[in-house]
Amino acid sequence: MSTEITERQQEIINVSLALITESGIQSLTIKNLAKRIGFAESAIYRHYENKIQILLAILDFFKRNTEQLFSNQLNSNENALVRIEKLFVTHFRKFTNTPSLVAVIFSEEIFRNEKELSTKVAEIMNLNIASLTTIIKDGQQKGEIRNDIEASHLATMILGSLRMFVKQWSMSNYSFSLEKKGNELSNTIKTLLVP
Amino acid sequence: MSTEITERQQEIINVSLALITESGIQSLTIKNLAKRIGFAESAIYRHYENKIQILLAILDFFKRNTEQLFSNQLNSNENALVRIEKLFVTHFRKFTNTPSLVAVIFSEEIFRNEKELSTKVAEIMNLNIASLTTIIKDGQQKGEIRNDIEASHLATMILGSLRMFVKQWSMSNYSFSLEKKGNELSNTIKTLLVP
DNA sequence: CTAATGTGAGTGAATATTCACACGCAAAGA
DNA sequence: TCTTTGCGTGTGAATATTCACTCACATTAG
Repeated sequence: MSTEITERQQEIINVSLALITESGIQSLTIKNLAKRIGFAESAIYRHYENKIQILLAILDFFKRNTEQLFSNQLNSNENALVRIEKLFVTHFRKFTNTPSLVAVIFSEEIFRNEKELSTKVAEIMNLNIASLTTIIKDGQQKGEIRNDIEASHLATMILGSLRMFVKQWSMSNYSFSLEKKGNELSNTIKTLLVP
Repeated sequence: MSTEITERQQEIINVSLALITESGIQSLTIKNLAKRIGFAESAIYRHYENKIQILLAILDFFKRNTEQLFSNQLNSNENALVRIEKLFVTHFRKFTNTPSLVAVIFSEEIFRNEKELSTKVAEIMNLNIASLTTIIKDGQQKGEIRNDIEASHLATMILGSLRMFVKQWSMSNYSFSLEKKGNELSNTIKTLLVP
């Protein structure tokens, strides 16, 4: 009931993501959106009630994308270290192929004003941390991950490392291969986690 | 020549920080600023050429604050693990006492449009990572930090962890003691780094 | 007197949103 | 089959609001 989305709505989201990718979330205005689609500005409101609904749809897109990466590993029964490695690899691949997601991550401050938006951001992040914590705890029980450290701390560290690395990538104007150098970081983290 | 700042300019920065703390960087407008000071809007321009200069001054404030925390540890000759621990502790104390710094951290996307601003943000972050990397390398040479991991990766991880933790704090509406719970995280990281 | 500081009114550009209206298509009624 | 009705979609103009910024003038401090 929530995923029913018309073609036009999808187009609006796609163009929104393109705008965000090109010049940041600040450039996502109704005017730019309409111009890019080849629309009158007013036509947008035939498809979304207001701009907040568009932003919520964007966050939904983000949520669906990252959530899937986590739940894929959550429902696997490989070695926890491998699952965490795959978490990194799939994230880096996703960010490489869909750079708009990177802009969305770091736009959270803009969502702070609207309660509905900031709630959604918090929700996504808490969910991801919870998934990661579950994976880690599981690995600790099976002796695949060192046991002398609280799982929630590890989750904070791992997610924080991932984000910081992506931040460095975006700050360098995407001047290196996220997937390749990310692999090295992923190995480093594996080394730290091993018992 | 850059640090000469008048009383009024300092007041403008202080009020800016207060506004940012209360309702995010979005609420930092000339109108709000003037109202809070008890000013006409036009009076602002007697003290700052334009809004970008105000934002630059805010970033400068941020830079001075964090830079000092890093360089304090850079110039110490304690055990590297202790230096890193102190880095955490001093950061958490600073953020607790000056919450506006937290809002500034996560406002980077807003600075993306203006080149001068985004450059400054990148500059600050690169400097901090460089300082941290130096501390880690030093510790590795002295055998205080495990040697099987690249120092720059560790720096990314440590800074990423710190930021993610502060993010969780701010997302929880500052509902826990950053200093107290941060101590635990800091210990976790020490455990990971020890050879 | 002079320079610094403050004022109030005003500007243009940008913002999201609303409104009356128009067009074309598809179903329903005669 | 022709006509009517309604719906989905798009338009262009207008809305109110907010934004950073300017300018001629007034006040004040040294």
